[in-house]
Amino acid sequence: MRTRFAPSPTGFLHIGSLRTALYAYLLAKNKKGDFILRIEDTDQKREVVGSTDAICDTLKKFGLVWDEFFMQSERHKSGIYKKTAEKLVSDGHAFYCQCKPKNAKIEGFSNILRDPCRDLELASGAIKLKVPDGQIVKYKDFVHKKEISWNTDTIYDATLLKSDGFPTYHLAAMTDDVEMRITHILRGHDWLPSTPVHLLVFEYLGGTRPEIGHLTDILSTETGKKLSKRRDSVFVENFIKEGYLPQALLNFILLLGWAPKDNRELYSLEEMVKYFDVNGFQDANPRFFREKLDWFNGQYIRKLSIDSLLEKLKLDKTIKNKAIVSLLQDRIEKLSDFDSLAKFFFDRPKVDIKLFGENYKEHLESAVDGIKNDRDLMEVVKENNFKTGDFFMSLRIAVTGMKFTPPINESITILGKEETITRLKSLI
RNA sequence: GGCGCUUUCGUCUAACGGCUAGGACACUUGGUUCUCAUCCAAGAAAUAUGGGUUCGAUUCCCGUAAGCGUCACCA
Repeated sequence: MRTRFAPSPTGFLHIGSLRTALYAYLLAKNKKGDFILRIEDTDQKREVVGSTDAICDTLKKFGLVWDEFFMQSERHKSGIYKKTAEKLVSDGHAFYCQCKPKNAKIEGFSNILRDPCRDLELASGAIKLKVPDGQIVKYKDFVHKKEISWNTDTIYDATLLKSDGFPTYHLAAMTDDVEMRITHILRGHDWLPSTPVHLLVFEYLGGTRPEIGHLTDILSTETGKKLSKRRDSVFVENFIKEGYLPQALLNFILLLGWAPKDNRELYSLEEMVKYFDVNGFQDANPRFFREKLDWFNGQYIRKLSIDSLLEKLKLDKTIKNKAIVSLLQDRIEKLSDFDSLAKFFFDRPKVDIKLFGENYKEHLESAVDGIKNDRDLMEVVKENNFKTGDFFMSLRIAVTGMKFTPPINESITILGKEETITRLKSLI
């Protein structure tokens, strides 16, 4: 089993691409096979400098390590794609074309499938596929587990080699997949419409054709459309910046488009490898439901040891920090939630007097007295006939400036007697 | 518009053609609790639609509708 993840270096890694990479990785590793990373940088115009490194770094953060690495631009230098295209011409399966390239985005749909140059027998230019007439091309999709077919009368003469000598995806990817002995091509659903072109290319290339599977698209919960860079938050690095743990993100994404029979939900990467199975692939497009991701993240945060949570929060392992973190571990869903909740431990809050209820000064005075004498504050409550909830709320607001906080007695212990009393006195 | 894919609770999904269609998130309620959260318990919530095959259809077949994708010398 050999699979590949083949991104083009046009920016940061997309959440959907991460999922494709994960599935390809799991597919291979479940069978102790190889996972290949291939950078498809054949369009110089679209390339973004640095994105190859960025993609590699991100994959590593998720533990998706590859066994082999290729850059198509490097392979291009050997002339392999040009040679392959020329071979297809001489075999009668492709032809030279000198038409001006068109831009579909501007010109809209085109119903012209056959290229005017296909019978001209030109000797130079771009190279296009000579699609045969009236033929059925088909394959069995290993994700959908069904046969999908097209009549070649609906397929256009796709470009294989551009006039700058670089191959298009249709040529480069198929050539590489054959040459790298890829056994399973796993890619996005957006490739499904161009699959008949690839089927023909594989046929003309000779050799064994890999199995092909098309993953569902991840849809935006809001729009119901494919997740897009413009509308949605899609870059993996942004999720990490927001405070999501890679393990949680990976686990969430695993279950968007794949599910085990027993509906198990929590998986480490090792367990994913162990239990992954092609039968679990879904047919319908899932929606990116952020609340479920938040839940996964909370689960993983709670599983962390105090030390590793401190590390992820970039905090020193002092006794105080450890105490704070253990108080907050159950109360945060994302790492980024920590700062606002823990702020009062480090800085004196600006207290809005309007937050207080009645009798708050009495509460605070008694509290100061109690704390000074190291007394159990519950006793103070009883002695003064305070309402327990009201008393602690006054105390909470005075110490933290907020109504929702970690348990106040523990917080005071961490904060220290002196600091607590200072804060209380300033409000009396 | 052509071509293709898809359709089970709001969301992710489970169910050899056969129990009352199950679980998780979210939601509601209750318990624990000094607030919030965690944790625990309970509840509401779905087979797009019309035919057909069958003793029996969420499951198989056909139609319809809706959704998504794609139609470049981009990947």
